[in-house]
Amino acid sequence: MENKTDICDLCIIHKENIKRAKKLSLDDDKLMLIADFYKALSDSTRIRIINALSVGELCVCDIAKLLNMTKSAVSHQLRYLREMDIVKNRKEGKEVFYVLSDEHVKTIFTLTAIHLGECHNEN
Amino acid sequence: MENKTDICDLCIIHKENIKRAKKLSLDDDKLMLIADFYKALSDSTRIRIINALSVGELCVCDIAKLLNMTKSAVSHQLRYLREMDIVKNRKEGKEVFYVLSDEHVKTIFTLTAIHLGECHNEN
DNA sequence: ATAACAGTTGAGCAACTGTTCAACTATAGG
DNA sequence: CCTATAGTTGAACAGTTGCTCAACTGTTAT
Repeated sequence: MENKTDICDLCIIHKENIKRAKKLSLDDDKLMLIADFYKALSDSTRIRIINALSVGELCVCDIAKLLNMTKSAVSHQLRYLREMDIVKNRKEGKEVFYVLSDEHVKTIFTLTAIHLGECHNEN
Repeated sequence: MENKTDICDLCIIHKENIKRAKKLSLDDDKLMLIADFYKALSDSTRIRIINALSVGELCVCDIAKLLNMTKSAVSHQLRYLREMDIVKNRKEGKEVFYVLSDEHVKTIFTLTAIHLGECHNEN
């Protein structure tokens, strides 16, 4: 009997290619983590926030002003980024200052910018 | 006169911080390119495809089998990745083989995996 | 010509996402 | 106490997204 959970069992498959791909693939859990990380960087508002914070600490109002957006919209995205451990915050009186959580976000962001810059011949 | 298009002009702003952020920021066009690139990698299906192709060339059916998805669903995502210049294809008879367009996708992907791996103490 | 298969495509739909809006908390100053 | 400001939050709505389904193209073999 065929495996009912399998899809596309009608076509000719290059079994060695599949075996090789399976062997060298990362497991799905790890891939999900990676996809979720990229998702956090995949929105134009969030990437602008990250870009701004890569320069240094900013409060919510500063970011809102910088992006020309409402504090509410910015706050929602900051929450998302906070829950993804991409940014962290510090309270000072009425104000809340945000920074990038660590260097590795900045590294990946910068590397991508360089790579895409080279790719599109922009600098 | 104040700029009517500005939002959030009521709050106290750290003008030096904003000036510094503006000065060192990438321009919005470039940030959009970066966000769009990340968006292409932000879906679990697409990142699994990229991961599989990072090992080597595969045809649509191989990928569908590997991900246990329909050829149609895979083909839709391959089209997206093709339009983003992340993958390219080669026709051979009835089959269409896909590979990553260039090394820089693989580099960024691998670097992210390593960084996230370190970050979560997994290996 | 016909059939079979690999792959693509567009419409449709359910699920998700980002912003707005209004209400809320919390801190500072009078 | 009251008021003003910085920021957060949840509901709601519009726009987007990913998969399914059915129909389609193009190639190979009979």
